[in-house]
Amino acid sequence: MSHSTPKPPWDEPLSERITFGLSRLATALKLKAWREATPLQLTPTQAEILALLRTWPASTLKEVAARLEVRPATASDAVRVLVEKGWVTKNQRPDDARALSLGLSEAGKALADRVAGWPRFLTEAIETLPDEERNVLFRAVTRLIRELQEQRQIEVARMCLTCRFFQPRRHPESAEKPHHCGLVDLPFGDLDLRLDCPEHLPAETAK
Amino acid sequence: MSHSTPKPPWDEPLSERITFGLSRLATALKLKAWREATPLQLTPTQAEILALLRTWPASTLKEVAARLEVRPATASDAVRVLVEKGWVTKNQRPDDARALSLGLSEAGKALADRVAGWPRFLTEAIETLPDEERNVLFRAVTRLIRELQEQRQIEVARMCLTCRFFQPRRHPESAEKPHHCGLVDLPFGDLDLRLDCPEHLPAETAK
DNA sequence: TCAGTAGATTAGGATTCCTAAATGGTAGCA
DNA sequence: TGCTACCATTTAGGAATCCTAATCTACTGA
Repeated sequence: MSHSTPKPPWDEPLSERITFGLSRLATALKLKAWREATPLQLTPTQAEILALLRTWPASTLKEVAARLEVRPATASDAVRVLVEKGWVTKNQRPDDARALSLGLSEAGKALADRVAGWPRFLTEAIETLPDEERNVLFRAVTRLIRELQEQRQIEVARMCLTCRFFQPRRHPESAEKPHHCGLVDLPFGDLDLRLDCPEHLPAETAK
Repeated sequence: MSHSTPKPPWDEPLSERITFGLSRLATALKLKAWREATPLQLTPTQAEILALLRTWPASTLKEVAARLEVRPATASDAVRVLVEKGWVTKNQRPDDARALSLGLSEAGKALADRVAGWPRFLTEAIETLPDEERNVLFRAVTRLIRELQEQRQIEVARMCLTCRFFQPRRHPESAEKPHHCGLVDLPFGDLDLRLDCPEHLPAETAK
């Protein structure tokens, strides 16, 4: 290799350029959230709460705040408004009189259905990617989230990788579906991994 | 294929799960921006402006607002504070007395340097990915941004793919560096693509 | 039982967003 | 030149998002 091709004069590492790109996507998501929420008389935070309660009914306020990465005070305020508007119900937990059990009213459910599909524009863009690229993108995103979770940079995600029912590589003979979910007792593959499974139970904790 | 392996009982399409994952990363970025900005007496928006002016000095207010995806009024307010604090300079454009030419003061430059490396936590997580996966991630993010740009879902990015100096596949014989940058007159490859090149000139527009 | 801890709320303040309107400069055109 | 339409920026006012700190009530463990 006596004459290697010269390098372009810019030197941003690839990882930094990826971070930059992801930041741009984050900005787009934020903007979209505002633009779409306003016509429905919602704020982005309120919309997020509706979508969250759709998957996770009976959440406490603390859980909601954690998932949204805001302070309980902020979440409390947003929930108050949602209750006033009649979309969210607020009950006491049977097992802990301090804690709330939040849920959706009938009207709230309908609204949550609309709101849940929101970042549709991004989903559609992802669908234009070549299959193989999309698959790798999913794997990469999954790994990133797990990595950030281990570094305590992100709220714990209820993903297969950290679930007690998850049995990785139990079927090494299958290239397609090497893993196994002990809850539904079925084999599945990397591309079936869930990032937010309602049945998730942490691997370590007993209680 | 008489007995295919049964499917797991969940059915979220892959694209939706990727969107979900990217949304989580966006939330993490937002949170980090708050946490890191506060100790420096900055707000996330102000920090973003500093980082932007570092790469793009002499920006107008309108350009800043567009990149941040906020209204000019919002940007105007943030800039006012930065000028008051002595980090940003505000001059009139020589070619248009209506427009501003924003820049960094000496103190502002130092601060911008610190601020620019911020989403370090994400960059570090990306660096833990296997090489091949990271490469594909970059390609996918690049494609997504371009797709969103074409759909007018995102502010125009000054990326190679839309630059007049960009000559795709000019060197088809090279697997490594098939493209060519007409400005620096050097070949380069997919992994060298820039998402925010200061020399960028749009392909179509004349002047 | 009682101190310490935990979940939720409230109060107060700075910031972020928005829309709408005002100000002053530019540019095209008769 | 003068007129008009447009453009960049700023200001004003209001709602929502964030924060911290303090408070209240309920659980928990020694």
